[in-house]
Amino acid sequence: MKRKITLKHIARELEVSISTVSKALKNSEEISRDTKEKVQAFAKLYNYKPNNVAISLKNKRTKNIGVIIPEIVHHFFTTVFRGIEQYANQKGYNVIVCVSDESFDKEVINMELLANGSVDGFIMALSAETQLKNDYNHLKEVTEQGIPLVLFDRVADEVVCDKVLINDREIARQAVNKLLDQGRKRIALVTTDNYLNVSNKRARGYFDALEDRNRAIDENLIIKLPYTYLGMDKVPIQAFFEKEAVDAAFCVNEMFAVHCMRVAQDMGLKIPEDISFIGFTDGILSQYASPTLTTVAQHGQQMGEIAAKMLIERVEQENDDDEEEVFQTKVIEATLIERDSTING
Amino acid sequence: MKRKITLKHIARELEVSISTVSKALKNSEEISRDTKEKVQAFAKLYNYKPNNVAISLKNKRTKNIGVIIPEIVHHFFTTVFRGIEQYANQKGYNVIVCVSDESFDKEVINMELLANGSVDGFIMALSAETQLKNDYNHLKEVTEQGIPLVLFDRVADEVVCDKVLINDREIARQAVNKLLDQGRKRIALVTTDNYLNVSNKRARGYFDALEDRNRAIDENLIIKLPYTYLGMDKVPIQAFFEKEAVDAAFCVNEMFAVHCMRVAQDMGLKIPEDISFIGFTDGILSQYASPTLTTVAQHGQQMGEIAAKMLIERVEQENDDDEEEVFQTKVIEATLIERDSTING
DNA sequence: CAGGCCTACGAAAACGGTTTCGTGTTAATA
DNA sequence: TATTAACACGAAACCGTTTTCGTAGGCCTG
Repeated sequence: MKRKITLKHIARELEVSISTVSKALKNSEEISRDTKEKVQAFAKLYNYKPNNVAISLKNKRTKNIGVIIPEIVHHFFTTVFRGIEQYANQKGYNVIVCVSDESFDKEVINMELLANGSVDGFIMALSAETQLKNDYNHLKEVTEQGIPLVLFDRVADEVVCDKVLINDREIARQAVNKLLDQGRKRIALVTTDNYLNVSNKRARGYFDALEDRNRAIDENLIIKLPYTYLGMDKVPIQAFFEKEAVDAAFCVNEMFAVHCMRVAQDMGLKIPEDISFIGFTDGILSQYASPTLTTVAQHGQQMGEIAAKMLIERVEQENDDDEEEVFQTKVIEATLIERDSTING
Repeated sequence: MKRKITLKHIARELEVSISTVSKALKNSEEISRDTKEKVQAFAKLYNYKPNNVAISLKNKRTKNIGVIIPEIVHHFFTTVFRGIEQYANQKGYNVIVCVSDESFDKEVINMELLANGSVDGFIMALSAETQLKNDYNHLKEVTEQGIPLVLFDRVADEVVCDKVLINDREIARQAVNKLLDQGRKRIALVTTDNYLNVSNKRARGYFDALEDRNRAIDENLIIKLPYTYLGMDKVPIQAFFEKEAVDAAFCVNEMFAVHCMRVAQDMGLKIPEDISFIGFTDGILSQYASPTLTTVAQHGQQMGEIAAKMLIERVEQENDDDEEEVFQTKVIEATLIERDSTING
């Protein structure tokens, strides 16, 4: 087992000082050609690589960024992560991921742990619990220490920092307008039980679209499902579809949409003729469902790239003096991908 | 902006030495009750937290583990990651994730970067390219330096380290046997284009099952699809089903299975009556497909937990002396989850 | 009253680097 | 020949901890 070699080893072996070795490896002008060659050859031979931790301590820069997300077994978050990781890596940064599991406490603990020097900045989407509690002190503490923070998708107005979003409300409005264009009369809103930030925005887009046409909002057309993947009971959905004579459904995620499509099909309804569906999140489910699902693509990867870019720029702009920082919110345009669950054209 | 406070600050402020502060915060017997109280109060007031990087340097332990996986937007890998992250976090470790993107070079670069002190050990699944190249020098270099490594799922016999696997071959055999039990005569094997390690094992399980019944292997019943999610051409699959009069298909992943099911349905075949399907990976696709897909659950999360446990145990057992290490390979039993794409009972 | 022993603390080394500054040697210049 | 500048290198500080060891002062004991 050949242990890692350090500057000290090289110095001792070559009978020069540590500083000389350090400079020689950096090709400093100060060092003679002879010495440089000798040192570099030796370093190469023994595969010397500087210790990242020591460099971090010296530079007060870890080249790590912390990503805290509510879930990882989740298509949208993984795509965002993909974007972050790709951009960060290309810029020489590593990514430490923590999953808050939608829990406020875990979010706080992870954040505090990483904030003690482990990362140069944070990218995160708030946990459901945090949004419910409306408690953002852990975020404030971090930003007050001068650690950059970028929030994406699940953001909070109360937190002052850079943000990356999609135009949830507007794209929802467009989606519902599309259904209205096709002559749909009774469009259901299939949403989550307790309003998450984003579901809320999507619901407002749904309302906007109805208002655009001066259509009254019918509370009976709104159904709330528990925010869990499996075990959704089909009975209430079927009852809902029958009772309300629903002819289209706008769903706040793809799982709800696919699930509802199945219920409709079991009822003997034809998709998209009798009933159309639009979902949110362009994951594999949407692509492989039958019929394939018309859905809103959130461009998660792009979102991740932008978040990483914003963060790294903040990290690298030496913000020594306490000039007032100006934070920005970047809005990414979502796109409606039309497939077979709606009438095309 | 209140910067992080250090021992030095506390020492200066309280007019004691740094060592005293350090000891006082650790409640050392050496320090008088008075001083301890004073220091601890001050530290609490200013929210002192030791700097992780300095501690890492001192301890030669980062409490970070590196995870290198081929893909992240992928159900199985995220579930494994979930298990790793959960176990590691509970043990006070953070997880740095790098995505190799199935590329040998990226795998090597990331690994070398992290090996220079950033992590205490690695958990990884080999990239496709690495398996094809059969080049594992980057892994050997790391293990030779005494950095623990655990491989999962996509492993290589050439690498000497701890491993976590599922019984791919055996479960595939069981799955195909189940189809045979149900009287299926022409069972297709739907696999990947260039044999990945795991696909290979699954294929061998398929062969095993046929051999169990002394059934000849019909090469015509094997179809290879490109390892990509989308844009799979339906025509060759349809032609294949028709020509070979396939009455069941064993697919090496769930995407292939769902895609093939759709083709079969479009051909007017009834599932599972006319044709049955079994897939691999129990993701949302399997759960939401129609009909729901009978599939092999790989228990990714459990795999991740075990991998993390193995790694952390290695990391924490001071392996000072160079006693011969004994590595173990842990095999997790996969389970066949029966749903509607096969005949039940 | 000298010697020994606690008590309570500080100095310093160590982890592995980077960087500033000082200095001995040589060669060029006045 | 004395001064000076360039060259090549080393000492030491620093990043923020932990930990070993040394010691000043007080008290007890013989």
